[in-house]
Amino acid sequence: MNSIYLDPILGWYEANARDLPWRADDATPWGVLVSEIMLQQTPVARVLPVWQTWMRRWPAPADLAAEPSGEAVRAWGRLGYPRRALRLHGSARAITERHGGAVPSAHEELLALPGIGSYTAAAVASFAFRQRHAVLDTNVRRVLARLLGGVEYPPKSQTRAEVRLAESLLPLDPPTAARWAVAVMELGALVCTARTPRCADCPVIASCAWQRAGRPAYDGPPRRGQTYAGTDRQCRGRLLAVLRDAEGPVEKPALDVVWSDAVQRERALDALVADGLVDPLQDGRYALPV
DNA sequence: GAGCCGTGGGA
DNA sequence: TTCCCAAGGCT
Repeated sequence: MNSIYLDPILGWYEANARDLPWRADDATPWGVLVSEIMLQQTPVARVLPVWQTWMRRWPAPADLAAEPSGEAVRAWGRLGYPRRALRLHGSARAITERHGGAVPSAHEELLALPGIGSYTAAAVASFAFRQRHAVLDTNVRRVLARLLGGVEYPPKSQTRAEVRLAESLLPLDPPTAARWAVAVMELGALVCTARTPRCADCPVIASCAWQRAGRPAYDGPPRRGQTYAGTDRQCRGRLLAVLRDAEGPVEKPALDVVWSDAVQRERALDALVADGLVDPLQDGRYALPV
């Protein structure tokens, strides 16, 4: 399927793909998995140095599994959404215990790991194991919305129609399908971008429905909203940063000083404890989890 | 299914 | 400066 897009996009990828370490020939499935978790909602440039340090320290799942979860949270640094660090640590332990220390290749087994949803399972199965899966992330959804749908942006939540469309475009040969998946994603990341698409550099501009329609602006409901300043999220970030930057356990006052609203602060701290990101010690101090 | 969960850089 | 958003997942 997919005769008119396949060759141009594969050719474009061949010439323009970024040289990312998790795409190197010597990259392991574990390295791919770690990159996919880190890249969730996080730009490549910020992931790169953390991934390098992480892989040097924990080259295999068993290496991370042997550490306290708090070490994963600390090494996560300021990547954001630190529960991902906890889940990655959980995945390392599950892989070590249930899969003999080897990242599973089956989509269903990947899906069963914490922090791995439909996208990440498909991405790891495709990128690390060269399987044939529809890898539908925000980049791919945007490319397909424009190329075939003729609209600027895809719907807010993923639809079955999008999945079916992505599946219908997959080359039959698994390795080629895997190549196609990463190529479309890269096209979305570098050319068919959200804000200011570089259509002049697009290998399939002649076949683009959005281009043909005159690049109409998105006309649906507002896609965003969500202020950040003053939210529990910001508060949680401040509190966790104190623990991350400390050598060991910290006294309560050290946390109190980073957020003035006591009610919100306590609520956020309780939530961090409930999430397993913070460990309240017997003596009243707080620490990253063991 | 809507809301929540961090962070920082570019337009 | 403000706003948008970057390879999502979970409840």
